[in-house]
Amino acid sequence: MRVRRRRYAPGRADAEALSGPVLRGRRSRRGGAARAGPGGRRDPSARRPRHGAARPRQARLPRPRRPLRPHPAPLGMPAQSRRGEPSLAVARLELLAKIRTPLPDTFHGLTDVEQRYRRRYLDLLMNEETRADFELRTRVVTAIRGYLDGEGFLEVETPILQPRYGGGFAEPFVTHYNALDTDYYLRIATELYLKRLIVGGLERVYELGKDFRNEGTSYKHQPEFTMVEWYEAYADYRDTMARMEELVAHVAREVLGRTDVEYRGHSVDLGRPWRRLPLVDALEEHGLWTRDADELRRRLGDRDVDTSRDRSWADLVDHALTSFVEPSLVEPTILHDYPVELSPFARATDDDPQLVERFEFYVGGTELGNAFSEINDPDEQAARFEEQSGEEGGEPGDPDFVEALRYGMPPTGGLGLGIDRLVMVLAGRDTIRDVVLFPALRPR
RNA sequence: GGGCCGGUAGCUCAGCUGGUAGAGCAGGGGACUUUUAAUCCCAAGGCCGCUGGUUCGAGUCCAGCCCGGCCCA
Repeated sequence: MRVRRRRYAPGRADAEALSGPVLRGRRSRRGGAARAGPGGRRDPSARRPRHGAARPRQARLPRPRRPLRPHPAPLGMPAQSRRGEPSLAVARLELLAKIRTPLPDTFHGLTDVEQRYRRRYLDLLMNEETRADFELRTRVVTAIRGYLDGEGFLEVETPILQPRYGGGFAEPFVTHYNALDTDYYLRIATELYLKRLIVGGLERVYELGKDFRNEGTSYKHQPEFTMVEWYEAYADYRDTMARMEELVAHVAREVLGRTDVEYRGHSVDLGRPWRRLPLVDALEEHGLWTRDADELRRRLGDRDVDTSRDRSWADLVDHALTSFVEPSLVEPTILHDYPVELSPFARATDDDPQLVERFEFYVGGTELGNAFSEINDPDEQAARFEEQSGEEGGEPGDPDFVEALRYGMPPTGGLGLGIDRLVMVLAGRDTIRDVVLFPALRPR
């Protein structure tokens, strides 16, 4: 747990003139009061007057045009305290908002995790690290857009409310469209709509937004989370690997100025190239590669894994992956060439119809995303839906999407990247709740 | 779903083997004019997560439930 200390060092003059919670709570923000005063000790530049403070002229501090912002609006002359601190001789003070509940302890801050999540506004107000994390998050999103826009991708918006959900293995949230008296689903992925756009000739598209999956939370799961998916015509999964590496390195440099980060106790370098590891080899390293479901179940059982809920060989492989392979993928790693049974949309490899051109990428034991050379053969796609729609939580299939493919989709490389998890890595936070402003909690 | 830990003032926390709730900070009033969380005085502030039980008496013991964290599944 992070215990934060914030020390307030209000300059005398303005502390007296503006004493009270409004100023204290806000003084280290970008507001003029913080600049005119000595500000927080963490900002050495704040000890110097920013500009023109020596010249006696009427200074206007955060004077709002409308008296709505929660700042006091002091009006006065630049001044110096006896000790030489730049300050403000306040002539007039206007109260713009009431504080009816005292702010948290300025020394200990707000440390109770539940309170930090439920009342994020107080967390942001009291804990500079929190504010820094969310500023970083925003810069990550901006950098991702910057990279993709610069590469000629078109940002689009596709339906969140869908009559038929698809694009992955997940349980959807169900809602109801009253006008149509029909159940709708909150999307679990943007995949199928974005590929329709590839059919439509938008040859580089991406969407950055929320997906919804009806599952529990964990340090890396939230029921609503932010994902960027992009699709690129005339690319395959090798091209997509390279682009992913480029994007992640670009974002890291853009927001941190470097590619080496500390994450979950590991030092990792997000610079390219990432390690590439065939999935079969990864499983073999752990003695867990076999096509025989019973045999795999036995081997997992030997390692004290409860496989009672795994119904198929694919489930067992997935279980083996998450239990043994994933945690070992500390260095940035691209795990590639997946069994066809796990992959409803990925094109088969040229030399093995049982394996598909798909990769997932990992940092510090956490999966950041998933990508493949997309199936563009409508018959193959239909067959894949047919094979995989039976299972619970399986891909339900989408005839309209198959129909779209019948008009011809160029060979396409597609990728989905979990923004929340990337931010976790870049911010060095161990839990997704620390990078989501209002994480899902049970109602109080 | 299971195990462990926690929920007491706005915040951070005390409260031992049951005896009727405390501190620091914040906030209010006053004094002081002393920068580096920390001057002094005064007053105020509590469904001790909820419900039930044991007991003369429960913040404390017991049961169930709610909320959160960590670990496991």
